[in-house]
Amino acid sequence: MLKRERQAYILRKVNLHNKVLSSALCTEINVSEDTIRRDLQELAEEGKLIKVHGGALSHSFNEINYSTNGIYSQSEKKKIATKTITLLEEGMFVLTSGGTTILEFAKSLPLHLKATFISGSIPAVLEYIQHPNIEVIMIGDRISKNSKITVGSEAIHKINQMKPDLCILGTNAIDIEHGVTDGDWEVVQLKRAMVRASKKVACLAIAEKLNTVQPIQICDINKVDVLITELNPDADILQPFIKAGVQVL
Amino acid sequence: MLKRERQAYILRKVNLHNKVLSSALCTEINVSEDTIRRDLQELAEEGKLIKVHGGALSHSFNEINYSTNGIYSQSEKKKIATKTITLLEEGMFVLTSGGTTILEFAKSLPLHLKATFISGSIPAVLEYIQHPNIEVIMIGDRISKNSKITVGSEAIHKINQMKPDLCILGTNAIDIEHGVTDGDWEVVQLKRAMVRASKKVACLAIAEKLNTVQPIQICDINKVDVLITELNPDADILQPFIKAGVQVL
DNA sequence: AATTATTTTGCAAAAATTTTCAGGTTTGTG
DNA sequence: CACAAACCTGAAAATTTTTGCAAAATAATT
Repeated sequence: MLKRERQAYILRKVNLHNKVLSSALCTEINVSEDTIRRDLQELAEEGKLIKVHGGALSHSFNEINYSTNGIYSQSEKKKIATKTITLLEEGMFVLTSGGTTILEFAKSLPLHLKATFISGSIPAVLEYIQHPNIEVIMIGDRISKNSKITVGSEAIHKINQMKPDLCILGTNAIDIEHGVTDGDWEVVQLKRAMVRASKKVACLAIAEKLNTVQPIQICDINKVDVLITELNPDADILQPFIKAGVQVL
Repeated sequence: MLKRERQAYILRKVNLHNKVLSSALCTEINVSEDTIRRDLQELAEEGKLIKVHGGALSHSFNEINYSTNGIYSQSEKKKIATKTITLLEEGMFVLTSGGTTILEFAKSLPLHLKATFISGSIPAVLEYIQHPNIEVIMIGDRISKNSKITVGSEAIHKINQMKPDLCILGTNAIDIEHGVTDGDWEVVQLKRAMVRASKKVACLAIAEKLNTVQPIQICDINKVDVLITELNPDADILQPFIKAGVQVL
């Protein structure tokens, strides 16, 4: 990894989380703590961040706490993201939807992962292309303005031609009886195609989406291979899903 | 392998992945590291990439992290944007490239305009979808990390199936003799298809891009219907273009 | 086709940069 | 205060770059 690249990565991390720990960075990037320290020091000299004992802070830290940049229940989504990463393998083809949970996932992808990510979500793709080792494929078609995702028959057709190893769905409603459901007809069409095309399907959902139903069905619960929530897998609310044959993380 | 094609290969790789390692390139191309280094140095001198210890980075990668957020000669680009808007008509199908000039244009679209915009540029599309009356179509394919635009045969194929009323090109180099040229092989392929498919072609270029040439040609000057710069159309430098049959705004 | 000129490439030793390591010192915390 | 974690300093180790030069390849000329 190039020095410049590493520093850019650190800077991005600082701006994202408002702080970084030297110890965390050095295991993550796989260099000695000395190197990290020197990087932080150099970045501090350039005024890009503030060096503190044990790590560094972003400049905007003192200002308003805009870290909670509007994302609803961000910490839960971070937890989901971390679990989701365990599903990834080297060289995988991964198809993802959009949404804030997916976005959180996109931001926490491990640095050294080499894989191909396919998505119709503009915000998700914008995150993916920041990653040094991930190849990104955007699915084209008409864009749904409120979800910032490509929808339409062309997009669906394109998805049908693929056979991704894993499909990761941001989920708005999931229920044993009604399966995965959503409220936007066009997005549902797309997600249906995604589920159909993929070898394996993972649904990301914060707990409050469990056992809720939306008007239009994406797929039955038996199409879902993995369900990932912020809860511990032995939580009561998750047991019915496990009984239904879903792997719960 | 000739020097020229080797450098073209390197440049292509930088534009696509945002970085290259000298060590990786030399095993890949099967030349000594010295040769690669010399290539990178030459390309850096020509301003095509940024040489760093151990390899090279794309320009956009560096900008993102060195955060010189101010758009270069923004006021000129605003002026160009304003003129470009006069070309737009109700209900038009407009195909656009990416780039900062296009982005400025995207921001200044009149509120009432109803039209369909097609693009492979992620930043441009992000602007277009802010607009209440514009339908946006994203062209899908692999994403070039440097230019944040979709490139590849799928994208070209998609463009070939369309017949847009107007093609608006952000232009890096335009010259009477050599026409419109650019340095990024992948992007050139895409722009060629855009020009070929469209009924009318408009090139946006700030004055300093006039009478400059880049290595790869997109199209001859006679394919350009309209040239838009920040200058007054009766400026001396523009007269040759008018004589060549280009409408100058 | 052969010769000459020019460019390009590969090599090796030395220089520079970057990373790691080893030690002693400082800092934060209970 | 004690103790662990983080820091600093300087030097070694590893990697990349520079430099000059000769061999090889390419282009131009006879």
